[in-house]
Formats: sequence, C-alpha cells, structure tokens
Amino acid sequence: MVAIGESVISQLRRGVLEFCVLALVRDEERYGFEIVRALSEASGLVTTEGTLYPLLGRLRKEGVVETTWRESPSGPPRRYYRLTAAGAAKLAAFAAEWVRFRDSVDALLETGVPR
Amino acid sequence: MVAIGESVISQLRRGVLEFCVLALVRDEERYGFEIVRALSEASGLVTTEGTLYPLLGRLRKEGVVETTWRESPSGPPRRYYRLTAAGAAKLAAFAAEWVRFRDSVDALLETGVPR
DNA sequence: GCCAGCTACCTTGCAGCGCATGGTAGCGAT
DNA sequence: ATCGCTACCATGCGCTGCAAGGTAGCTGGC
Repeated sequence: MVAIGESVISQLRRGVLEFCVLALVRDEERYGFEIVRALSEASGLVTTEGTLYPLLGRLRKEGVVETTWRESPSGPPRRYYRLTAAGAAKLAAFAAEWVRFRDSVDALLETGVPR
Repeated sequence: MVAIGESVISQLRRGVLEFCVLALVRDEERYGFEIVRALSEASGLVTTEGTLYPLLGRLRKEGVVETTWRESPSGPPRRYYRLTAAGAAKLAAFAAEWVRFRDSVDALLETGVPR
C-alpha cells in the first residue's frame, strides 16, 4: 500500500467543492464557518477558510446564493447563505454531469477500458 | 434545464485525468494519440493533446510509466506507454481514495448533508 | 478591567494543472 | 508537390485550492 499525497486529493476537490457548498445550502441556511466544519465531516472534502471564503464570494457575485447577516447567540455575527433559483438550476445541471463523469471514471478504473 | 459551461467540467478532470491514463495503460501498452482518442470515448473525459502530452511527460519523469518507441505501420513513429510497478501501486492507492471521495460527493448532492 | 481563547469574517500571494495555440515531421493519396 | 492525416511536443494563460496572515466580537478567569 502506497500513500498518495493529500495534494493529489486536493486536486480532486477542484470544481466539486463549489457544488458541495450549493448542496449544503439547498435545504437550509448555513453560515461560512459552519460550512467548513460540515465539509470536514465528509472524508475527502476537508477544506479551510482560505478556500471557502473566496469561493463563497464568487458564488455571491454570480447570484447563485444570497446572504443574510444574523446575530449569533454567542460570538460575532454570522453571514448566512441560501440557494437562489439560479443556484438550484446550476446545481441540478451539475448533478447530471457529475453522474456521467463519475461513471466514466469508475469504468476506467475498474476495467482499464473507456465506456 | 440550465447548461453549465464545459469549463466547469474541465475543472472536474483535475487530478483524475492522471489516473485515468494510468488505468488505460495498466493492462496494455498504448501510445499518446491513442490515449487521447480513448479518453474522448468516455463522456466527461474528453481532452486534447495540449493536456495529454505534458501529463505523459510528468508521469514519465515520476517513473510511474515507461515508454518504448515503435514504428507505425503507416505514419510517424509512436511512443508506447505502459505502467510500472510504482505506477500500479499509485493507481491502486488512488482508486481507494476515489471511492471515498466519490461517495462523499454523492451523499452531499443527494441529501445536502455530509456523511 | 483585561487578557486569553474561541468564533467568525476576510484578503493576499503562490502553485499546480488543464487548455488553447502553434510548431515539427513522417507517410500516403491525388 | 501539395494536401491531409497521424503523431509528437512546447509555451503561456486562467482558474481554483491552499497557506499564511489580519480584524473583530464575545465569554470566562483572574
């Protein structure tokens, strides 16, 4: 068994992280710090604030999420994110692409032959 | 239905392409141009020579593939790639990581909750 | 009062990889 | 001899994840 670097896995996160965030705020509002923690619970999706906040900013500018500041019961105020209709559409479109991509990779890794 | 750009999908290929190539040359020798065509058959993995040749060069330097020049029956000579033992180990290690990563993403996209 | 530690937000600069583009050369057919 | 296909390769850009560093609110202990 050979260990591959964490850097290899970090390349995997490219392009996927964005949609994991959209999925996280699809059904309920969440704030940034909470999203970092939630992603850390999913193995292979661990990330840091240095990654997430710039990403959240891009999503906001793009109009796929909208935000509300709310007081915290204890601590500094939080910016809560929720999905917009445009975000829901983009997420749905990605989910379809993801399935195709995932199946292609699975087939290749298992058989060594494209499908 | 909203179309998402090809650029979104191209980000998905990050870090995965390398291992798809390793998988392709695991069981039989293949040459560069052939690999480009083979990947194009797998939806979601379409790539170009501008991507593949630099990648093959990195894999060669890394020692996970080795190559042999062979005459073509018609056309310029071809450089054939095959997996080394180190490459096989790296591929196997990745396959395990991939399963974890894939399942995490699947869970998130489906439920909006990390697992 | 004040300081340490947690929470929570954000910015900046770097690095890696996929891609577009362009270049070279062998071979066969018209 | 020119065109088109095959087959190789290099260069520069852009995007995104990450490390590192910065600001500030709140709480609890002394």
